[in-house]
Amino acid sequence: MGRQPCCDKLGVKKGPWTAEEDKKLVNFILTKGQCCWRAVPRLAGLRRCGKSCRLRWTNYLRPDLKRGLLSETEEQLVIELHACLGNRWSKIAARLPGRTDNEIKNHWNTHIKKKLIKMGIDPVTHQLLNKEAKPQQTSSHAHHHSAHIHITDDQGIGASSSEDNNSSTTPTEDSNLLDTICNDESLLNSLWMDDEPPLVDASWTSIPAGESNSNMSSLPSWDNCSWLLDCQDFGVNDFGFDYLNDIELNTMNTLGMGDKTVA
DNA sequence: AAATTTTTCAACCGCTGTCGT
DNA sequence: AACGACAGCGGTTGAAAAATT
Repeated sequence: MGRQPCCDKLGVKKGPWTAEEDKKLVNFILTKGQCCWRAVPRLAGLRRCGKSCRLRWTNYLRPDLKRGLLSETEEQLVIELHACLGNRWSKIAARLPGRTDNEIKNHWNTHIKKKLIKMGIDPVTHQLLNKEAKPQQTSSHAHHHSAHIHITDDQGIGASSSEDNNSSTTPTEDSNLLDTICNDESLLNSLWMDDEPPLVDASWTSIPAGESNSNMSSLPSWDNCSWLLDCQDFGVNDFGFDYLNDIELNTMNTLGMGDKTVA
């Protein structure tokens, strides 16, 4: 007997999502909320596997996603968190509201890794490469010895030892946050827990609170988004834009509908 | 301008953890 | 305890875009 495949391979579409499929998925989730992902494609009328739907939603269609490259602050936060947590992208993403694990993973592999190598730092261990001969901890727990890395807008990159991290050139709240994360033992411990709250409120919480759906505790209530359902055409002009906040507009833009808002 | 190489990132695959029976 | 079902995670792939020759 054996486990059923997550989807019957026959007739299941793969590859890039079309705008039409996106609309169907968004429509469905806005209507029904997130239920069993396995059932979503059938109920939403999609020829996709549930896994694919979940991925598309969490990585691209979710209304609270930020777009564009990570900011300098976000990059530094990722580096610090990676030094603490290793390749636990979902844990890292949980600390960066509006960013997905996939996005951070991609950014790490395409940008940050190269920067670190360029400045002579091993992106796996966060140690200076010429010190690698020394026996060391595994990457995920190397934070006590990791270099503090500062990447600036002009690609000027510098590394400093843990001892001089107070000499950060940008003494912002964010840099304080970074220090806090890597110096606070209890906070670090909490990072290893499964259900830690985000350090910064996720954008979900900025949505006017409704009664939370029982099985969607991490999501906003869609009750307040029922206005979307009346707009089968999904044109932003069809809505009463005044109450479209950034998050909703973000989703509209994602679906290629936001440009209708420009007069 | 065309061909080739490199980079980016959305999406897939396979594995693991958790929960219910 | 064993098993199946499912969600989620992290590594990898490959098509498209951008850069270079």
